[in-house]
Amino acid sequence: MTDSNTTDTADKINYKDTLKLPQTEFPMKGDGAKREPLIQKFWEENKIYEKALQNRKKQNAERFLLHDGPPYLSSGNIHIGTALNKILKDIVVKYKTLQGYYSPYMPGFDCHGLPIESAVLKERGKKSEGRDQKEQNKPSPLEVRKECTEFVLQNRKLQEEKFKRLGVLGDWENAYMTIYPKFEAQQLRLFGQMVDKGYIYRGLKPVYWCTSCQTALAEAEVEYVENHKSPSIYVAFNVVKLSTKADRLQKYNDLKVVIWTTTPWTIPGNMAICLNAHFEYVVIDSKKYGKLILAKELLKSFIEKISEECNILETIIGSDLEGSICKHPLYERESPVILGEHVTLETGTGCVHTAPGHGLEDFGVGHKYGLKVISPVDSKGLLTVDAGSELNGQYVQKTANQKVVELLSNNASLIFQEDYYHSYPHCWRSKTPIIFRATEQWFCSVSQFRDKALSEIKKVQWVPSVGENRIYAMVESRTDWCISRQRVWGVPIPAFYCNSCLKVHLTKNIIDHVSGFVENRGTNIWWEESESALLPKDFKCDCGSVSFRKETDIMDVWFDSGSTHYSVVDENAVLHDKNHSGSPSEMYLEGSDQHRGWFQSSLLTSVAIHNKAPYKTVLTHGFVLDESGKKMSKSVGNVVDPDKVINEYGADILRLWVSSVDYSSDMRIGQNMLKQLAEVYRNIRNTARFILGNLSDFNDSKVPDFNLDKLWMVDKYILLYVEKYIKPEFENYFNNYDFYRYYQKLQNFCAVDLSSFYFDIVKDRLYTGTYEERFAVQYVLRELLNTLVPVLCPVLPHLAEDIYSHLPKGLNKQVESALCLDWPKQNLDFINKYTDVENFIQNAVLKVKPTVNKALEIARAEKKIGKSLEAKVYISFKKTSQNIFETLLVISKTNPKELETIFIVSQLEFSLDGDSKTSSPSDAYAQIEDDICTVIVTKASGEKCQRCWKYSCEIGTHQTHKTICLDCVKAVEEFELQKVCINFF
RNA sequence: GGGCGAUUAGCUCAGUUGGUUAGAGCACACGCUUGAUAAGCGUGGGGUCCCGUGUUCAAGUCACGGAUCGCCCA
Repeated sequence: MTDSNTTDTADKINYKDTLKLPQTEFPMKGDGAKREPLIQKFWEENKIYEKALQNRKKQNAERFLLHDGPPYLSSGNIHIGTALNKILKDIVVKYKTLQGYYSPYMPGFDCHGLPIESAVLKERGKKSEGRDQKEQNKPSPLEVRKECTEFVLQNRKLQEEKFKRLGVLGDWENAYMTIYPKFEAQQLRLFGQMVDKGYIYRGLKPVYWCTSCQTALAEAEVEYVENHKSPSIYVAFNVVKLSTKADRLQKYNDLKVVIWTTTPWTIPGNMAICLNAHFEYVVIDSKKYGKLILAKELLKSFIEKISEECNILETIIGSDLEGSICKHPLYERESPVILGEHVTLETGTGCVHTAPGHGLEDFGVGHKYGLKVISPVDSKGLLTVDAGSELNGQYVQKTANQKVVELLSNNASLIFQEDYYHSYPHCWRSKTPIIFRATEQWFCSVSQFRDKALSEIKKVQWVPSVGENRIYAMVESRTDWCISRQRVWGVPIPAFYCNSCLKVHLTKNIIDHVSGFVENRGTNIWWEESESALLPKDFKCDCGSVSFRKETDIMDVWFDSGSTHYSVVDENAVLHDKNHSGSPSEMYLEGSDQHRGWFQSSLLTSVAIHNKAPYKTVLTHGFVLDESGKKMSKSVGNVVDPDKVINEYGADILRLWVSSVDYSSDMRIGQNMLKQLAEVYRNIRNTARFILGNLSDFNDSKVPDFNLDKLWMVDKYILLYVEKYIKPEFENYFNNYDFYRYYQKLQNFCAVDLSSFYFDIVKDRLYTGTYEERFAVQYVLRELLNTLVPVLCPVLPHLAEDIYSHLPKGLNKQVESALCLDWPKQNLDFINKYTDVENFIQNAVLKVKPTVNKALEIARAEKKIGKSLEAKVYISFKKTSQNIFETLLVISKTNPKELETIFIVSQLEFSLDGDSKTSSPSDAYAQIEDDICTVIVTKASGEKCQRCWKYSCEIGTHQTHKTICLDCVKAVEEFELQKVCINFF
């Protein structure tokens, strides 16, 4: 109680004013939606990406090139998977740049292809409603291409803005687009080299064919729809001649082989019946249908269908039937019995209807037996006159099936018919069922360099490693690459057909000649100019003709992106360093679907012309699912829109999510997760805020004079921990691309090691301590900041920049932006010098602190204390923990104040069991015992210091400062002196 | 239909060559603090390790079968 009449100066002091409380403008909330765009503007206006890159160039740094796989421009929006991909790339590029690599990032955009052409045509259809039908249906290729170009440029703009908003930095001004004339010219030149090596050929082959789009489809353009209904038929083929080995079946007249198919319209294309050499086949006696041959295993299900008991007359191995001849049920044509491994016993009869023009396996086995490929179907899916007059003009998906069934039924070849539900390939664009149709196509003969491609796959580092098996198996088993498309939105295949002798001209010379034009005017010239203008001067066919027709097919869009290693990486000097003039890139990073897409098309074209893989490391990530692990789809309504996430939480939260999940398998995202990530972000942010606030009066210039021995034990410990564990662990996690481990560690470091342990302990010293005591902590905080800011950059660049832009005045800003910093180096000297500190804290302090906390909590629950400073703690160690006791003894001898601050109590006493204080004092608030010690909590002795709130028996002993402890007196006097100095100067 | 992968607390992740009572952070509950305050600290509850069978003295971990989800291929 203060007497109001006293004039004691100390009474007038509001001791709170003598505290050094945190001061910072750094806001507690990130407010990403509003503030991130400002930070991004700073990066853009000050060319931070360019500067960081140029710094490394000047340092003659080694290159780390992450080559961007171009996202597809079918829309201006990006989905969460694209955002994930771009963020992962950005994390890698930023990390490598901090690490000291020259790591340029040139974004790209994939511009051609059917989905874009379809989108444009659809849009056009809407616009021209009510107008002349003819005009609507027949836009010229150049018109379509013009609209596609506009569509693509518009989408590029939109996507670019979204990518930038994610915080992705790169050379956006020089981003590549696959429609750039220079790109197209290089793509053609690459193609020319493949032509020159004889890898490109024209051939008749069954390809996926969409009768709705009237085009061949790539495998990637096909999707399988479950429960598609097909007409399933069992058809008998009369045996007209038995093979020698099957001679013993001669005794049966009226022998028939039963085939099964779900595509009756392919019967006209039947050229053989395929059996499995190893299966057992039976001859059965059917009253209705005669002597039938089919696989023994499938007999049961077959006789159930025909509802007739049949006797097995004979059993024969498949291989013995090879070479027997059947008669086609519709035509006067032979259908030989052949053998193939693809024949299974899953369903059907074990006797496979083989139409080489309508199936890949059929084509393969047919090739082996020299079967003719026939395919009497036109581009609209109508059977041609080659299928016979009765079938001519019938649509394969509908009437052709019915008509074939009718014809088979009429001549008694049809045994059974039913509806069959199975998964069936559909066009990913038109969603209609597709067919296999043999057409003239351009192919890349993968088989000629497959072995090299496979050996290159083994040299590449695949992250995660399972990626290697996936792509290896795919390349090993893939058929030749069909690279032609019957479309207009793409790069033309620059071939010419002689109008006179029909010879095809496709040579490197011609291609290089055309490329020259393309380089200046783009591929539109293919449609703009005449044949004679495009061909080299005086070009003549061998037959003497000078009249040619241009190829109308364009290239598969996978060829566009597949050529970027040549048309982008090899071409742009900004992507090179002193040792690398282009491909291979250090890294490709895409979703796992690209094993069959870009990774493969890039590999194939690169191996074809360079004989090596275009990448050294390939990192793949899984797909993003909703919170419950289900696929996102618009119809289900579980789509997470990256725009919305950014507007609600900011890009850094989305980036933090990317870092938090294990991308090697599928990842989940949802509101609940984002909310929690925002909490984690807040904790990291406040950790930084605490540091910044407590460095408000710190000056880097004082650091060189600072003696490290002035650090307290906890100070040394936390620095040692950072040097010994945090720095190398963070580095390891990034080097191994284990971002979620980094995330876990970062979170733990901020929440546990710093916030709850170190900061909690040093708070009082920072606020109330003397200049020297405070400086020791500030020195540590400064070091923590030096570590924290750069390690935040890859994942949380906005936060890192925000922190960096709020550095207190006394802290040196060595570079313009956080993103120009170097990755923190490990201080080995410090580790060596203070290595024993770890033992003091980890093996002693941290072993008893939880027990002390528990004891304090008991006292608190019983309302005996509030703040832990109201308590005094006794620790009595058991004999078995003598080492801990002795360790604490050393700490307290080195610095008598340290232990009580570590436990954040006013007084601390400890002893070895039996020495003293082993029994609980009568005034104990709480007592707790574990394997190591007994902890007793009592009321702290003395009175509460009005300044530092610690309890002390010294209160009132000082002449002037009667309400504070002597430590505080020292600090206050120092404070007063400092004030005088400031006023004086 | 075939192949590959995943499955540990409400969420994200740890869990060593099989070895005590399965861990961390966040979230949640309760309490403290009001000198990091739209912050901070403490304590606590929470698990059929997807299910089943087997091997073993001993299984989250190994083997086999199955379920769910995802991807690739047909």
